[in-house]
Amino acid sequence: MADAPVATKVVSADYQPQEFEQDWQARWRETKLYKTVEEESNRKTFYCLDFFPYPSGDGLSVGHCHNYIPTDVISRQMRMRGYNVLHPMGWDAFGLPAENRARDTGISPRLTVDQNTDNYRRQLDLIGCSFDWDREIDSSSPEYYKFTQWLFLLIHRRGLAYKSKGQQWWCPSCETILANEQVHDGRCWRCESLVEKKSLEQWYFKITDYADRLLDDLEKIDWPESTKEMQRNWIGRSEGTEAVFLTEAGDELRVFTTRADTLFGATFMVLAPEHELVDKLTKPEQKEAVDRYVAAAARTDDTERQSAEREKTGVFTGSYAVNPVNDEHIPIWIADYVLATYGTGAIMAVPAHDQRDFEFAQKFGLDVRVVVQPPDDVDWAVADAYEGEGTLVNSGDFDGETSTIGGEKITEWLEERELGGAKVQYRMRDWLISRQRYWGAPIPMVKCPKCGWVEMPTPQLPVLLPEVDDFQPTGDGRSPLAKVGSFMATTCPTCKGPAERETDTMDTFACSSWYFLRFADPHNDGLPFDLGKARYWLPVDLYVGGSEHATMHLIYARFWTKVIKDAMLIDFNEPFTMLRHQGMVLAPDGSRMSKSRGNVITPDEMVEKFGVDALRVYELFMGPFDQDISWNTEGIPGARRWLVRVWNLLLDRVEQGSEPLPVAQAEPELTRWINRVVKRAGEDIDALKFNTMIAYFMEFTNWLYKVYSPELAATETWQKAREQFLLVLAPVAPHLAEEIWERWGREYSVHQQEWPEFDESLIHEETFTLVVQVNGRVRDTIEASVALDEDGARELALASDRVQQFLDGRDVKLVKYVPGRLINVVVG
RNA sequence: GCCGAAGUGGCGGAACGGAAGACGCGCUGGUCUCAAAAACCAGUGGGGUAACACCCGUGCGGGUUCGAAUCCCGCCUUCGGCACCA
Repeated sequence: MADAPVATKVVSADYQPQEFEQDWQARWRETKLYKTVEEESNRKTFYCLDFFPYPSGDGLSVGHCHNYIPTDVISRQMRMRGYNVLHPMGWDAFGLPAENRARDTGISPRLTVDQNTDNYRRQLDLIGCSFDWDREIDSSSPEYYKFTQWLFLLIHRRGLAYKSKGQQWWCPSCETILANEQVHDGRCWRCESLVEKKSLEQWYFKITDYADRLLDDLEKIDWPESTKEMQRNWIGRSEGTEAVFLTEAGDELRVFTTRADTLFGATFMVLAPEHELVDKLTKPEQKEAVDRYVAAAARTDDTERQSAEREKTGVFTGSYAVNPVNDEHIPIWIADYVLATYGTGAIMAVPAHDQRDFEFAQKFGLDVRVVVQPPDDVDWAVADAYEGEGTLVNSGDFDGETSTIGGEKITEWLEERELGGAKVQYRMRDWLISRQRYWGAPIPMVKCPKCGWVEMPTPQLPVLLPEVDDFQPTGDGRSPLAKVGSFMATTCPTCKGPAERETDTMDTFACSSWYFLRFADPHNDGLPFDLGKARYWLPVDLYVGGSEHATMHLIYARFWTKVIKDAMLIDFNEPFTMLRHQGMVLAPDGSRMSKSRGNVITPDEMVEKFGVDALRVYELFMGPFDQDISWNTEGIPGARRWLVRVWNLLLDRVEQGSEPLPVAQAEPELTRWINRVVKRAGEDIDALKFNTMIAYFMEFTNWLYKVYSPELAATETWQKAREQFLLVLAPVAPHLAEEIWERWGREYSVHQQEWPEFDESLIHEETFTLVVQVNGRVRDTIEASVALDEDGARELALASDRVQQFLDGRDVKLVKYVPGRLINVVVG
């Protein structure tokens, strides 16, 4: 530019957020600005919930804020839009870290947890979250776990809780049993220790009874497809056939297969080493080898045992079974590639059509018989199993059928002879909920020598967690509660004789399986929640948290909801109508933030340097809400800079823009701008596209800085526009908005104002930039009326010198006109 | 191996099938200043030009279309989940 640039003049820039942010927070607290209004039937409700946090001693990082700030923005905006909003917070306060600390230091987890929750609450307030603290809940308080126990009994009474002995995952570091969902790659989900197997009597919830509903109802909820898919895979519904083989001794051996069409190809059977018939089927001459193998399998680390890469191992029992379809006598083997916990713990092995069976047959020299002929176009030599479909051969009367039809017919054949039939199998196992730990909700059951397991009557709840000084587990696989005589000794509720309490506590995922219901009625003494209040607020409209809970909390909570629905305490099947996952915030180098790495960035330090609103804006602006992203502290000054610009603009500290427009021109453009901004803000918040919303706000700000003039500032259009702009900014930068609102002399509080409306008719412009393409390449742009029709556009385009240059005298073959956008002239 | 998500400037990222790179960071130049910072103004994908023009560009290879970052097919890479589940 030849002329000296005209700088936008700013009178003074004294945006000092640290001077007023804390004061506003105090005032919001004092005036109970975010108090949830009790039920008002005439208002639409909106329940916006964050995942129930475990109050860790490390406090919140800027990563956690990436969850809480967006939900806060939505809650604030929904309040302004007139919704009755429930936006509560509480603590998933039972759990291992506090207890491990107690074990190591002797400090009661109660103290640790209270300190941690105080810190969490302080930090959540610090970043300007608008929680109604009057509804705060703490899952480790007797007032809460009383009802976790109440609901345990409800589940028990409905026949969905049972105690059973079996091989279970044991975390040696946490000294407790874990559920399947809580073991990842053979390691404890919390402490990453390698887990071991331990045989203990454990409490289970029959979540498998709900497998089909958990699967089918996924269709009804607005959740990320990836999460739904993970749950589908986790549930692992598999439709197949059960077939009964009889051993030569007459014992039934049931197997499950998804390939009934290959039944004639079964050349041996395999039992899991833990199968109950192993001993019975083992012939004396095989006993030594079998015993050795079974013992070795029990010792083998399960991660290794379940690795598909590992070479197959196994041993022959000496017994034979009879294939029901062809009366063939086939050997029964034992091998650890068959899992005791899936299906029946036994399989028919079809080496020609199952790679695992094939490998096993190769190693032990067992027969391989082809019963499915691949289609002609498949090039298959018998060096591998053929697992595809085809035409049945060597299958008696079923020869010539396709795999699909043949499989169905074989299943029918079995059914008619009562030798099996269609069967559905699930990968999901029942939920193991007992934990051999102190810091959890005691399982409200009593073991009576006469009556067996007896429920505690609900009037006697809660079963209080006793205070102890010794947090060391017993060492024999029981919780520290087993050492507390006063807790253990009780009377049987049924026969009044002496009895013992259950010493296990519940998995903390039990606590978090119903907390969203408690928020509807957090102080109810007599019931977990009032039915009417639950109906008023639930289900949760928007639920936000990390995707790491896809197959843990998010499946357990759905299960409890369905059980509670079946007990007719609520009238909905799904707790969370809409679920979204915020992206994970990584350290600047792309690694996870963790205290051990020493790379945790806290909101405290960011707020001190840049102010709360700058932190909020940056968190929203840094990238798409649901995408993982590395933290970059360099970016915050940009957010702060923008807030300074907004501050100066809205407080009339700008004198003159760099290219001021005459009022006559600026006013209508300003009207269009502000209406577009309001519209965009609403749309982007609804779509959780906070980053583009902020970007648009910035564009608007930049435009204003350019065209600003004292004359424009004197117009009513400006007065109205700046007010609307402040209102849409309020959820994003609540402190700045409140401060400016007050400096404008308006009545407290900006957060109780209505969300502005936009007028679609004021958004449209009279002209647009017509993009002129020749053969799909942009060659010119022409300002044109929005009313321009195709003929007019064609005329305009052909009149362009630039276009003529590229036409180069060639014939126009085709003209494509997109009204209001572009015209493409195609020449040959 | 299976399932899911994603590959766009130096960086974070925008883009109803219609001007690729909005917005921000960083960088460069300028205004102001004794100076610096801050603030403000301008520029900033690559090649090319004095400046235009023009050419090339959204992981790779094809295809559909007047027109593809966007849709289809086949690959590659990264991340997340599951994995001997019969």
